Amino acid sequence: MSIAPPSCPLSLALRKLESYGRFTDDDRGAFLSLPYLRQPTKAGTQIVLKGDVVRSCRIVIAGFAYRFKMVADGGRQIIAIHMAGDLLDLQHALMRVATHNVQMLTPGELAVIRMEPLEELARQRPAVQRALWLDTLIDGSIFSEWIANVGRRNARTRISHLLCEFATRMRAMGLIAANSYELPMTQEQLADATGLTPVHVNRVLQDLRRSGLIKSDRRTITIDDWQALSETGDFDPSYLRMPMAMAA
Amino acid sequence: MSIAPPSCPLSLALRKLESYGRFTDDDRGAFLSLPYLRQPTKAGTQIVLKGDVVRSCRIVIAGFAYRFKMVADGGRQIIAIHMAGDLLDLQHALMRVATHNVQMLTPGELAVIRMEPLEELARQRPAVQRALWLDTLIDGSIFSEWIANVGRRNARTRISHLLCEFATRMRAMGLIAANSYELPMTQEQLADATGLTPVHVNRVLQDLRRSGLIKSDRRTITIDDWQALSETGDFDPSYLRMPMAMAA
DNA sequence: CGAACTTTTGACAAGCATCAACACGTGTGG
DNA sequence: CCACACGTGTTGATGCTTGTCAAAAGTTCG
Repeated sequence: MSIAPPSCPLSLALRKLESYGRFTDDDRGAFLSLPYLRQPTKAGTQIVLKGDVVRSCRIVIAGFAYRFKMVADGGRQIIAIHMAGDLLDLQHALMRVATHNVQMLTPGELAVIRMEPLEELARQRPAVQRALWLDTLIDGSIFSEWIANVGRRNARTRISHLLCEFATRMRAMGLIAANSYELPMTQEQLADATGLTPVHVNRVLQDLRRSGLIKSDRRTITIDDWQALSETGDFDPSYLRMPMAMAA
Repeated sequence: MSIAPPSCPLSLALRKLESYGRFTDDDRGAFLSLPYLRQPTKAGTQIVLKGDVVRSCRIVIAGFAYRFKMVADGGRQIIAIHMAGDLLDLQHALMRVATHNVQMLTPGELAVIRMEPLEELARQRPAVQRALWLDTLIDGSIFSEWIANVGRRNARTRISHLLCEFATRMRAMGLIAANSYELPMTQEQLADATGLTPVHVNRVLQDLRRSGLIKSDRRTITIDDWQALSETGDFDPSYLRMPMAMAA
């Protein structure tokens, strides 16, 4: 289906982009020929700080990254979590100045791509241009679901929703097969993503385990009852806009 | 500065778009020549329902619109508010199927633009293409700020933040001159935007009045102490990405 | 002028936060 | 190799912010 050798670091991102619309072999080849730098990262590495001037965009090759905002009283709100194949900060690169922070959640590796070649590619290849645009739109769609999640759902629902979203995205990217995955977040980070406190997250997780919805052994989350968890989490994946080809 | 006669319904939107990057006179002319239908609307008119197939995009000519999501227990979360000059659902039109609802907040008027001519225009005019993209990115940037707002700020801060954002956007669009405006929302709608209950919104508003930060007479909000309100609201407008030209 | 909506008020309840301490595992340096 | 520090997870007691319920007062509009 794709001319990308599976070993190419950009092929996961390409697979995602071309799922948004038909790519020609030339489109694929041009994308894979983009010059990039491989940047191995440790857990906690700062990628972008609010206020930074950003002239390049990053694609996650391996590991997990997250974006967050700080509020006045020192609180931290995680606004997005990214996994292998995700474009990290096309937004920032297009708007030049960062409005929030980007950081690695786990050890991993990034591909750093300068914007000039990427924008040139977009100009010459409408399919790529459109795919990049759609990718940022889906990012926005996930944002809007998170507003509803932290704004109008209770703790149990919020956390269940996050676990379902995570599993669904991991499956769509082909990073896991079954409903079991390494959740790369501490309970404190889960709290920062759901607008709760670590203590309350802990209690809710215990409750979800007692109810038989999930098992969790260290960082491994196993969703025992997908039906029940997605109902508890009020989870309707349509906002993720996964094409049929990837939902499988 | 612009060849658009001030009376043209699309000129406000054009002014916003061209603030994101240099437009030629041809770009402006082409944009203003887009075929569109004028659609007068009453308050509460449904524009888009979740699940709708959307093939056109709307620009607010007059009045206010909002977007919202429903959650399982019947709760409603407002995720965005739009005013004259805003593009309403470019996201939906590009992705074909709506993931949330769009509705008029007040009586007003929309311009309905079919996507084919708009996409054709974008293909032929990179400056327009880029401006449209940036517009959706700023939409996403506002989303992310709202996540932090409902996720990590207390009621007083949330409401103050919303009032500041609203005033800032209204001023940027040239819809108001001073720090006084008609807030087109009931307290119930304010509650749905901030993730609170109407009763609590009422109490916080009274408190803000007693503290001398705002005055509110019916729907008119007057910000008496901008400095204090923006501090209370933890408001830093950088996420709105207003170009210098419009911040004035 | 009356109906429907919106704002306001009061009493009370609940969900989640806060604080503090302890348990557990892991890596590190003495 | 052990001791220790550190990050993370867990537990309990308590309290605050915000929600819920219900009703009255004020406002808008046909």
